[in-house]
Amino acid sequence: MIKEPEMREYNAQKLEERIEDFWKQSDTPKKVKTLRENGPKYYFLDGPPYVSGAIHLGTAWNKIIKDMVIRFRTMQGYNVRRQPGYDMHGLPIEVKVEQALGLKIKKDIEEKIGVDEFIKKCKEFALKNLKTMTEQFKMLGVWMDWENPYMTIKNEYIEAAWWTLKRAWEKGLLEKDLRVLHWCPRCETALAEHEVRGEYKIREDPSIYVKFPIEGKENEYLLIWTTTPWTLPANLAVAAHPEYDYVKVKVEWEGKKEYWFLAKRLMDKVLGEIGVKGEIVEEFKGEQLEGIRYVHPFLEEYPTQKEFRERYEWAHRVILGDFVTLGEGTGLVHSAPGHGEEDFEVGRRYGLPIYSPLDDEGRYVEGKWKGVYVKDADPQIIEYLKEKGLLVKEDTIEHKYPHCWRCKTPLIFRATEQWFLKVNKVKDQIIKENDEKVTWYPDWVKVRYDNGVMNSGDWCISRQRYWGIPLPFWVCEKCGYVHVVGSFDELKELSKEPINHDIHEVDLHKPWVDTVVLKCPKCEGDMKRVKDVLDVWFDSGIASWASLGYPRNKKAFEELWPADFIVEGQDQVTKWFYSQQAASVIAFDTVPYRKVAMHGYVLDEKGDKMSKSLGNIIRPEEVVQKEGRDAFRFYMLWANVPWEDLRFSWEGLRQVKRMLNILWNVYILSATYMSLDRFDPTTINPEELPFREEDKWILSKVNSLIDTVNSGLENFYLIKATRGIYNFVVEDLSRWYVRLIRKRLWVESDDPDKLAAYYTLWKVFDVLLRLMAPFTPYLAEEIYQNLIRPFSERESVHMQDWPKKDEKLVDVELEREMNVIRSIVEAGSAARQKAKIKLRYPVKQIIVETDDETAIKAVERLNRILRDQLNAKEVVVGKIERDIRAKPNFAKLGPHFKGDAKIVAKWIESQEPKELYERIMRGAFKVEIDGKEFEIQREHIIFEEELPEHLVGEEFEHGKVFVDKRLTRELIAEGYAREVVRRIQEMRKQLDLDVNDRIKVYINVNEEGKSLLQEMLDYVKRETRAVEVQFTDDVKGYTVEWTEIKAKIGIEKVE
RNA sequence: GGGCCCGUGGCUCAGCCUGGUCAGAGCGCCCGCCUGAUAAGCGGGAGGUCCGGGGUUCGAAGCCCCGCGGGCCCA
Repeated sequence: MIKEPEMREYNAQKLEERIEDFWKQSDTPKKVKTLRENGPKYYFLDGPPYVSGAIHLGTAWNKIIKDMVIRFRTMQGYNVRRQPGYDMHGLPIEVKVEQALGLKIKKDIEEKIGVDEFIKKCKEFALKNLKTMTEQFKMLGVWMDWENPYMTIKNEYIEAAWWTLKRAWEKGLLEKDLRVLHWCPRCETALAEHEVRGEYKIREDPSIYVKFPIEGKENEYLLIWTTTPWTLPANLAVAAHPEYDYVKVKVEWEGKKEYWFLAKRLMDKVLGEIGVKGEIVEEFKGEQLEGIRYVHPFLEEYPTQKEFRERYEWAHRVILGDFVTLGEGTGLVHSAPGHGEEDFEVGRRYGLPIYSPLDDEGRYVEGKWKGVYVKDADPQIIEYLKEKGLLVKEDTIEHKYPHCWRCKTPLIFRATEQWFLKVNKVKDQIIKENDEKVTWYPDWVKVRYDNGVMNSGDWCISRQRYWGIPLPFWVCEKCGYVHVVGSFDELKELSKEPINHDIHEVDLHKPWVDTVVLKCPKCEGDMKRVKDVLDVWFDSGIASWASLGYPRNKKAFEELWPADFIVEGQDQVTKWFYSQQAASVIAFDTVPYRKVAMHGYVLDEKGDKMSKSLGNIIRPEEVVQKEGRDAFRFYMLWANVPWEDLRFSWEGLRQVKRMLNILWNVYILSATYMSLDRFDPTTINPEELPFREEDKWILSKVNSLIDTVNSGLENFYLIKATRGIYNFVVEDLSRWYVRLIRKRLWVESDDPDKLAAYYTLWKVFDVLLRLMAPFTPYLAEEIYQNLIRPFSERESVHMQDWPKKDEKLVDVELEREMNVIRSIVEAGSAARQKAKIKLRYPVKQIIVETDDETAIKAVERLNRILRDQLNAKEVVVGKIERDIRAKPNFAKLGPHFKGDAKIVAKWIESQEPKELYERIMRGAFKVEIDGKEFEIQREHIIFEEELPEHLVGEEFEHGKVFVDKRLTRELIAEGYAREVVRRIQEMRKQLDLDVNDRIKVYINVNEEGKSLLQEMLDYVKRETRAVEVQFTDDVKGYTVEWTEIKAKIGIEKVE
C-alpha cells in the first residue's frame, strides 16, 4: 500500500543518504546487473581519468554523463559493461613523487633513492589517488564496477601493450629513428606532439639580428634573425624561399659601407628596427641565392663545424625551403638541423649532418660553451657576437614558447634517437575506417578530428623515464639484433635464466624487467632491454582491448569489442579519441569504437576557467552538500548543449532544485490522498474509469515525453531530454494537471471520478520516474518505492524497463486544444486582473472571439475546464460588436505634415471611424483637403476600440478573450463566501487541525455580509467542515479579526 | 596563419539543421493573484540594433559571403 510520506519537505541530503543505505542493504546495483545478464551486450568504455588527485567539476560532469548513459541503456535491457578505468603511469606522477621526495634532478632518482623505491612510491601515489577518486565518483551516484576497475599498471595491461607493440613491429610500423623532438631538459626525456599541445606559454626571449659574412666578399653579409641564440653553434645553413624577392642593400654600419642580403618585403621593417637607412643595389629571386657560402660565426670555436665545412658540400650555404615565411625575421632563416623540425627536414634534403651538441640536461658537450646550460648560454653568445662585430641588433620578444606539460620548464628542440610508431603509414586507413564505422556526436567534431589526424605525424613512444610500461624491446649486445617481446610467456621462453613465476608473482615494471636477459636467437649473445618506458598516452590508447584482458583472455574481447560508446571532453579529440584509433588500426586494422561523443569544459559563472590562482574552484563535494546529488546531476545535463563549455551557476542549480521540489510536492499531494484512500491501481480496471479530458491529455503528454527523451538521449542532445522533463514537470504536471484535478481529490468516498485522477497520476509517475531514473536516481527511487513498488515486482526503479510509448494514449489534437485552452485561461486571467475582479469572485460570462478552428473546438470540448479555471458561469465563442474611435496621431502627423498637421488632424476627426479604418487598412491613400493633397498613412491615425462598458478584453494567440465584469448579487455572495472560507481554512491551518476535524464557526460581520453569507451557508459549512456557523457579536474560540473582509471570525474544534 | 565551434533582453541559455506563428524560457526587477502541495505555488508587466556589414529571397536570428569578438584544437 502507498504510505503517507513522513518526509513532507524535499530534503535532498536526507533522502539521498537514505536511498544510498537502501541500495547498499538490498545490494541493488548487483541485482540490476544480474537482471540484465542475458540481455544484448553493450560495451561502454570509460576513458580513464588520470590519477592526479581529487576530481573536479569537469571530471564529475564526465562521469555523470557516463552514468546516465549506462543507466539508460541498462533500462533498455542491455547488458552494459560498466568497468571504470584509471590512467596511472607517467610523468605527472613522477614529478609529484620527485617533489615529495625532495629530488632535484633526474639523476637523484637513480643515485639517491633508487629506481626500485621510486617506482614503489609512484605506485603508492597512484593507488592512493585512485581510492580518493573512486570515493568521489561513488558520491555522485555513479554506478560502475568500482570493485573491478581496469588499471594501466597491472601486468595484464602491460602485457596488452607489449602485444600491441609486437604487432606494430611485425607490420613494420615500429622503428628507431633519429629525429628532432621536443625535449625537456629537467625531466630529461623526449616529449611527443600531443604532450606539447596546449603547453605554449608566453615568455620573453632574446630577439637578435646577426650578420653572417659571405665567403670571399668584402663587407657582404647575410642578415638572419633568431630568438634562440643558443642554436647558433649548431647552425649549418641559411634558408631562403625560392620564389620570394631578395635584395642586396647598401647600408652605413658603424662608419663603414656594408652590403646586407635580406627579403625585399621585410627590408623597411628590419632596417627600421635596426635603425639604419638602406639603398637597394641589387634584386634577386630566392633561388638565385642558393649555394652562397658564408663563414659560420663560430667556426673557430667549434672544431666540429670546421670539420663539417670540409666534409659536407652544402654546409654553411644558402639553401632553399618553402617553409620560409615573411611574417617575421629577415626572410633568411638560420637553420640548425639538430634543433628544428623544418631545419631537420630541409637539412636532410641537402644531405647536411644532424648536429646537436647537447647532453640530456641541455648542456653543451663541446665547444666554447661546453658545460653551459643552453638558456644560460644565450646572453653569453649575444655578448660574444657583439665582440666579434656580428651582432646587428639586440632586443627581446614576447612570444609563445612550448613548456613541459608537467614541470613547466621551457622545452628545447633536440635531435635524439627515439622509437616511433609510423602513424603516417596508416593515417589514410584511420580516416577511412573512422569515416565508415564511427558516429560522432555532434557530427561536426568528425571534421575537427579528421583535420587533426591529417596534421599528425609519427608517434614518438619512447620516454627516458621510469614510471611507465617498459618498452618490450631487447637488443643484442653482440650483434645488435632487436627482438620485441609480445607477452610474459614469451619473455619466460627467451630468458637466459629461467623465470619460475607466473605473471602475478612478478612486477613487469622497472627495475625487475631490466634484470631479464634474453638469449639472442641470431648469435646467442646477451640481449638487454632498452631502458625507455612507453609514452603514457599509449596506455589509454589500448584501453578498449587491454581493459578486457586481451590478449591473455580472448573471450570478453570476442564478445564485446569494439566499444559501443565512449564520451570525453573536447581536449580528447586529438588525444584519446585519436590515440585509440591509431593504436587500434595498427593492431587490428580497424577502429575500436562505434559511437563517440564530446563534451565541453566546466567554467565558472563568468566564463573563466576554474583555477587555483583565480580562487574560483568549486568542488563537487560542495555542490552535493549544498543542493544534493540529483539536482547536481540533472543540472549538469540540463544547463546547455553538452558539447559547449558549461558555465557553472549556482542560480541554475537552484532552478533545477526548484523543479525537483515541485515534483516532490506533486508526489506528496498524490501520496497523501492515495494513502488516505488506500488506492491500489492493481484492483482497478482502467477501461471502466471515467477519464476526463485532462486525464487523457496528461497521459498523452507523458507518452509524447517518452519520444522527446528518447530522441534527446539517442542523439546526445541531452538538453532535449532534460528540458523536456523539466517542462513536463513544471508546466504540464504541476501548473496545469494538478491545478485541474485538485477539487476531484477532495471528494470523499470511492468516487470513480477521483479514482480516474488517482489512476492517471499514478500512471504518469510510473512513466515519469522511469524517464528520470538515469538523471535523478535518488529521487526517482524514493518516489518509486512508495508509489510504484507496492504494485510492482521490480524492487528498484533502476530495475524497471525503459518506458515504451503507448500510441493509443497519444492524442495530438487534444494536446493542441489544451494548449489553446491554457492560453485562453491566461488571457482571461489577465482580463480579470484588468477588471480588478479577483478569481474568488465568479463572473457571469466570458466570450472568446476567434476564427481558429482548433480554438473553437477546444472551447466547446474543454468548456468545463475554462469555466472552472476562470471561475465563470459561462464561456462561449462569440463576436463582440464594438465601436471604433479614430484619433489623429500627433506624434506622427507633426513631423510629416509640419504646418498642415492641424488640418489633417481635423479631417481625421471628421471622418466616420469605421469607414476610415477599413480604408486605411487597405493601404495609404491620398486625400484633398482645402485644395491641398495629403497622403494619409496607417501610423497617422490611432484607432481605439470602444467596447461595451461591461466588457474587458485581452488578446490571446488566436483572438481575444472578453470578461463580462457585471457582478450580480448572487455572484458577489459566492465570492464573499469564498473569501470567508479561505480565511477559515487559514485559521484551521494555524490551529494545525487535521483535514477531517470538525469545527464550530462564529462570525461577527455587518448586516450586508451576514445576508450575503446566509445565502451560501451550506457551501461555507461544506468547505470548512463546519458543523455550525453562528452569527454573533460574541465570537469564541480561536479568533482572528480579518480587516480586508470586515469580519471577526472564531473557530472551535468539535470533539 | 589554418580547422572546428560560439556570439540572441541585466544574467544564464533555447530557437538556426527543415527561412514565413508580433523572437522564447528561467533568473533578476516591478505589479498583482492564490492558499490544506504551502518557509511553497501562480499570473501580468517592463526589458531585445537576434555581434557588425553585405548578399540570396516576396520574406533572414536562421541560408551564403566578408569582418569583429570569444573558445577549443593545430601551426
